[in-house]
Amino acid sequence: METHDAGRPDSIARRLERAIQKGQFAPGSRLPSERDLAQRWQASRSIVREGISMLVAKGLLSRRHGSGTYVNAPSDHFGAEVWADMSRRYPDLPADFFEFRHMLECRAAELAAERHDAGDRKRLQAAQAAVDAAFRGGDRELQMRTDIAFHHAIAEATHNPVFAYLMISLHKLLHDHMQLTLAGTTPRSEVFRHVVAQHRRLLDSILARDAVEAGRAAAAHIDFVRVRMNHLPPRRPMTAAPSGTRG
Amino acid sequence: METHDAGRPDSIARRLERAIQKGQFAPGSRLPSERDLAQRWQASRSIVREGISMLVAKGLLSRRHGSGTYVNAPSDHFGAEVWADMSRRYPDLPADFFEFRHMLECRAAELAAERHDAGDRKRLQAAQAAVDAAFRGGDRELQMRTDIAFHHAIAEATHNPVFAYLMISLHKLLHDHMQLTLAGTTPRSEVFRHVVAQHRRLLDSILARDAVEAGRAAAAHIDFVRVRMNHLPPRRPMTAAPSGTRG
DNA sequence: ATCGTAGAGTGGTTGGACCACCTTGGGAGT
DNA sequence: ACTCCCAAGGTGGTCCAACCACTCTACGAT
Repeated sequence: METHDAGRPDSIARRLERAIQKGQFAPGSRLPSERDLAQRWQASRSIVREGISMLVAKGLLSRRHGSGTYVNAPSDHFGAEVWADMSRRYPDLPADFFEFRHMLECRAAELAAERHDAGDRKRLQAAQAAVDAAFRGGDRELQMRTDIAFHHAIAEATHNPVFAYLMISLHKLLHDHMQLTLAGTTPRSEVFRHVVAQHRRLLDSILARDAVEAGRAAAAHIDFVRVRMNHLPPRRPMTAAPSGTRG
Repeated sequence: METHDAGRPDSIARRLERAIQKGQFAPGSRLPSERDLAQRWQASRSIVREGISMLVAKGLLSRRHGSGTYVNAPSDHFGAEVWADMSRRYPDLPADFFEFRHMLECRAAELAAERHDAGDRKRLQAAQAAVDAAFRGGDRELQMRTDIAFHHAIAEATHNPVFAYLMISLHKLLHDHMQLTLAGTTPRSEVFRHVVAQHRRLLDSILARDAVEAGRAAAAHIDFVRVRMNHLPPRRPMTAAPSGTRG
């Protein structure tokens, strides 16, 4: 009796996924053709095809008609589709997203301050340096990419996959959104200087393991980004006094 | 020229989804057979099948071999699969989930305290009454269902779909997990009394619009649940002083 | 050296057949 | 009249072989 069964789509999908995770198929590379995989694994092309479809739906693979099936980079299948159907359901809720992001980034900053290790320190500093360099230059796309990478580094320094997953997927969503909103604006260098300064403050407090200050710095940063980039008013009616580190 | 194109799987998926959202196929009901839909829409069965597969992947539909394809209730496709692949990637991370949940429930309680309206008040009180009744009885399943419904009511009182979405999907995941961990335990009535008391405190502070107290009550509740139900130590190393309302 | 294009390879689609499974209803046995 | 069983029909699941639509590339004409 075979352990694999090899004939069911989900079995194919699992096998493929394992092969990808084991590095057998590198990110960005092309998979063998459907016909090839079918013959190799003694399954019909239909089954292989459906198995691949599952991984496409999960964002692990991409198909290109006439060209082939390609392995996505990990950051690609890291969740953007989580929010996709939600934002389809609720046409525009950027304010709600920012509210959520506010909470997420604050807490992540606190956790990163408490838990980061030597490797995290190095990655955080490198990411910060990259942001600095990008903002000295004029490449808008690069600025956003490095900015997101910086926040990714924080996310990973939390050592909590749930936070990392949500932050990264959220940034991907917001990245697309930002590209649209920033498309026609002029590069306001003083805004960018503010962003860099806020990153500095955030990074310093994390590295100093000052969780409270890190949370405040993250809050300030997100508030600034929301107001300057998207011209959105804060959602909270602010009935009570600002609570704890999130003021 | 046709607006629909009708021949591509994603077109079929969209059409089907729209039909479901318009109530043409009620939740729980059975879809027409693949062969039927194919003939009706002038598409090959394979295409219809692949379109259905997409909606199955999104959790909108379920297939039952030999029986039919069924429309899932909205709460079913409300996100559980978001976490599914993550928990597959990281075998057991209940502590991480609880950490996230801690943050989420605290903030949701705060927002609910600030934003709830008359309708929310009624729903919250009804949900609380249902929990009370369930915990006086002995039905474990009912207790969990009403408990989750109570937290849903809070989630909806935030008036932020992002919070609602994540809380509901997270509860679904934890519900499955709880069923496993609670399966063999004896019903400890004093534990249940604590839970009811904590709900009471949480509800009262929300209805009093005391965001800070609501956040604290939620924190206490989640901590209690984590310790008593799952015997998990808190994840945070607690290097710094407990920060703000989350202590 | 450059450009165009034919051909090969890839994913996408088709139709039909068959398999595995579930549901149902009517007939056999009580 | 009631119960039980199972055969038939319907459903999703799989397979195959061919063809379509698209992309890439290497070869040949210019």
